[in-house]
Formats: sequence, C-alpha cells, structure tokens
Amino acid sequence: MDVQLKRGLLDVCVLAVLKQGESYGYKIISELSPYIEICESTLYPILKRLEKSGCVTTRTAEHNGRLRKYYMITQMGKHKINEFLSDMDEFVKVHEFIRRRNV
Amino acid sequence: MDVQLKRGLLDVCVLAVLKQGESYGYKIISELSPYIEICESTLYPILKRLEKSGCVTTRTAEHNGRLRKYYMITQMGKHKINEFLSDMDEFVKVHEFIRRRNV
DNA sequence: TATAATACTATGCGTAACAAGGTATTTGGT
DNA sequence: ACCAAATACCTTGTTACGCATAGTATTATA
Repeated sequence: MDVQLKRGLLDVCVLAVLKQGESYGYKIISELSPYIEICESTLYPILKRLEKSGCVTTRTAEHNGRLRKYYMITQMGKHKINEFLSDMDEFVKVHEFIRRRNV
Repeated sequence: MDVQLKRGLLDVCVLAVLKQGESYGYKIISELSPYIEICESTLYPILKRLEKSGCVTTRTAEHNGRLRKYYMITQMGKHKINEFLSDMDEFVKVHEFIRRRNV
C-alpha cells in the first residue's frame, strides 16, 4: 500500500490489536502482517507515541530469560479507535466521490 | 478529518474532479468542499506536483480580464486514480480488521 | 556452527498537509 | 463613493510519520 495512505492508519491498527489483549512489539507485527505491512522501525516509534499520549500502558516481564515489553490499551486508546472510525465515515464518502467520477 | 488520514487522498480527489473536465484552482476547492476540506496552501502545491509528475497538463486563459490557470487530467493521471482504487481494496480490509476488533 | 528467528532501539531522509502571509482584481452592499 | 467579501494565485516554514539502515543481543534450528 502507498506509504502516504498508511498515515494515521498504523496507530489504530496497533490499538485494534491491543483491544483483543496485551501484546508486545514483535508479536504485534506478526498479528498485523496478513492485513498490513509494518516494519520495526515504524512500530516502535508508534508504541512510544501511543504510550506518551496515554493510549497504552506498559509492563516489562521476563520471558525465556529475555525482557519483553508488554503493551495494554487504555480508555484513551479505545477512544482513539472510535475517533478513527468516525473519520472513516467521512473517508468512505470521499472514496465514493472518487469512484463515482471514475466511471 | 484528521490531517494524517488525508495524506495521499487529496491528490486523487483533485484528479477525480479533473476527470469530469478541466477546472482551475479556486473552483476545485469549491467542488471538493462538500466532501473534504482542502485549503489553498495545500491545493496549489498539489497541482504543481501533479503537473511535474505528468498527471495533469495546464493552459492559461484570460477570464474577465484576469488570468486563470486551467488543469486537465492526462492518461497518467487516470492511471493514478486506478492505482489509488486498488490500494483502497486493501485499505477497506484493514478498516474491517479494525472494526471487527472493536466490538 | 552458522543462520534464522526473536526482541528492542536509534538516526536520518523524504513527503505531504497546513498555518501564515503576500499580491491583485472584481463584485456586492450600504 | 467606499469598504468588505469573493475570486484567483503563490511562497515559506513547520510538523508528523513511515521507512531504510544500522546496531545490540539472545534463543532455536538445521
């Protein structure tokens, strides 16, 4: 998918994954990969951003002798998803506008 | 609509307008305004970009003693619209992915 | 024993939307 | 006659975000 079209989409994808339960960086990528490509150097800044803006909280736990950072969605994060879905109503109308003029 | 979500959308909106026939800056804004907000300082760089990439051609004509720059879509521009619509198939699937996880 | 997979992080680049500001003419209201 | 709004175009600087590239380090697998 065109890079520009992903803008603003990836944040919400990550939040949508976390809505189903806590997860961690590497796993989030693999959960999203069937739907949208997101590379590490994109994801980790997103996670940092989401934490800073209060959309997720974190806990660090040991797994197989390695530290893993788990991310959990907050109320604010859920609110962000709903905001996105509202925007999508508008987006869909614009999409239709373009399709109508393409016949 | 969120600024980031507009990324990559506005170019195609402009092209979709031009697919219906030539138009000029000010008119394009008014034709789009019921569907999506686009300000002048966004539109004119877009038009320049589209011209540079061969998606539109221009002609300048006098109208009421004032110069007006008319923009016309090219084959390349039409191709760009179709590329966008392909990307949208993917986008729609991601949208559904998010909606499903938001119940 | 090497290579893939797992797991996280930092730096720098390019693109696009927009705020703010500038220029100039015409039209409409009072 | 005068001012505001509408018409019409353009430039500069800022900000945000996706990604390429690179680095670090452990564990599993062939």
